[in-house]
Amino acid sequence: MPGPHTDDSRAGGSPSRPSSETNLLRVRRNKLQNLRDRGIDPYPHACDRTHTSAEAVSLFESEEAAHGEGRRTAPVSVAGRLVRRSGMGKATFLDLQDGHGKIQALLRKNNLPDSYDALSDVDLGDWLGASGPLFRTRAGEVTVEASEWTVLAKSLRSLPEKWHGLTDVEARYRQRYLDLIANDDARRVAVMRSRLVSALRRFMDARGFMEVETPVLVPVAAGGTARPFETHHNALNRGLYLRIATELYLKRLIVGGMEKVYEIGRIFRNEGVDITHNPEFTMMESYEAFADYNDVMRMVEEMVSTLASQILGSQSVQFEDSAIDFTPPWPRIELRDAILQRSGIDFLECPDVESLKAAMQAAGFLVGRQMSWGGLLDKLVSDVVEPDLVQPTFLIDYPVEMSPLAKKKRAPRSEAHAIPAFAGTQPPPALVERFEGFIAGMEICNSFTELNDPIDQRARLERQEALHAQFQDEYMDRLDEDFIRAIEYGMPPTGGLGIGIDRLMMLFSGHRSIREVVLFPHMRSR
RNA sequence: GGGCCGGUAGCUCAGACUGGUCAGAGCAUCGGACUUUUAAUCCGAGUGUCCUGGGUUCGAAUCCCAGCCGGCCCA
Repeated sequence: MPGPHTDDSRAGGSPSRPSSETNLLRVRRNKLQNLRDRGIDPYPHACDRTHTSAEAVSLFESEEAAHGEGRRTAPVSVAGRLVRRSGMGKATFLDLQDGHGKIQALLRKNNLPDSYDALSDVDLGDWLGASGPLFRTRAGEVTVEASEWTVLAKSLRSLPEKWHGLTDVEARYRQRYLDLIANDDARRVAVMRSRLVSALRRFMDARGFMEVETPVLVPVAAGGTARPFETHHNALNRGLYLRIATELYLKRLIVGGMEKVYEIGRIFRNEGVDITHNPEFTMMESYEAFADYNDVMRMVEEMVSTLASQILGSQSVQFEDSAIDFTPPWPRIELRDAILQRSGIDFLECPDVESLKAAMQAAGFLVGRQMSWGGLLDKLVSDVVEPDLVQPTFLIDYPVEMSPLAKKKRAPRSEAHAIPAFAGTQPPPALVERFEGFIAGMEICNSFTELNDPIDQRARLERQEALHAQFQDEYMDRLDEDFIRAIEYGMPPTGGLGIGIDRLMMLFSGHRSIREVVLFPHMRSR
């Protein structure tokens, strides 16, 4: 760790002083040896813990409730990292932090005649065990009165400061373990994420979905619009990509007759890193045979509100200045209307790049030269619509141009389902049955009535390949021949969904930055 | 890619505008006192690649230039 501090034989130079860090490390190594000299193993193999901190406290409180105050329980054994020490000569209070909270231990020389002195070789950060009865101190804290204590693991480095914790953002991300030790919020978010994923699984399983795993290493990075990471398989001597979506493999399973499938999977996109984008992130995709996007909208409403109830204990969450209410149903707004209301631009009247660009420029947008029609519309949505959608909202019916995997919008029907209400009127040919869900100005999910016409699908993807050739700055969906072949065997009508787990976590935890909800976010090497 | 802000002891931060007793504080650490503390208290001690590399200057943590890392905003 210390660089090559070669002694430059400078005449009369004072010997180079070790850094403060080196001194701290040396002191702790000395204590480590002292423990060994006392016959204490500083790294024992196991620990006979009987109670977590939380269990110990509730045990004491229930006994106190049953038998009155001032009693001691039968002995318990607790374990944790030493995070506070308050020593008074012949008595010492220790706070031990475990995965469930903290428990205080009182070590008194009277009770520990042989081992008390070894406390001088114990530091903040060490893992310790303590055994003895529980009692309540004068200050009211449930405490283990130790009749025995053990070192479980000696720590050689000093912890962040107890009062301010670790606030340096860079250090918090690069050394997440310190963040977890020092900051309650880091622990809260980590636990919340685990619970969220678990609750999501339960939700999907309860609806009869089957969890599956599909390839991460793929020959074609298809199913989405993103630049992929490239890698190489040595034994096969061929290039491979890391997946940018799970969509096309999950649809293959629908072709195979698996009616309801989902995958909670890591997705990789070789694009910029910013407050809402990490190169790897987690998405749940689900596909349900015989469903359409209306069914999926109902599922998403129910899913998010159920997750909120289970994770937050509420149908609402405070996100920055907004109280967000997840209670279904969420409004469905046609994308066309959403844009029209906010910008005065009707994209149905701007069928080509030139007219849309002209309309946007007239409305004051700065548009780049090399932008496709879909790229322009995407900018319009993210600039004027998305930030405005704070309460849960579905935008529906997207242009086919930017949705090559979605089925065209069906013709409207009459109330009686008998005679077409708009006889002679074709549905807008440019629209597909697609929705995106927005909450707190963030895109949370994306869904289609899936395109299952293999001939149309091939034509759409070939169109994307052509657009990619024309607008080289933009990544388009790639044509995956093996996928086309699969749906040529027949894919039933299907409703599909992709929902961002990281975005949901940001929403539920109240964080604007994806780096706060990913345990080990991508960082530049230093 | 552009703009703004930041990087000083293990941690949290002063010091920078106005270059020179500016290498500082608190916590942690070290020595001592203390058998119910809660950011324990009391007495005493020191800690350092001031992000890196250049430059200006008699003199740079401080001013200038370039770079690295991070945060926020914009593209």
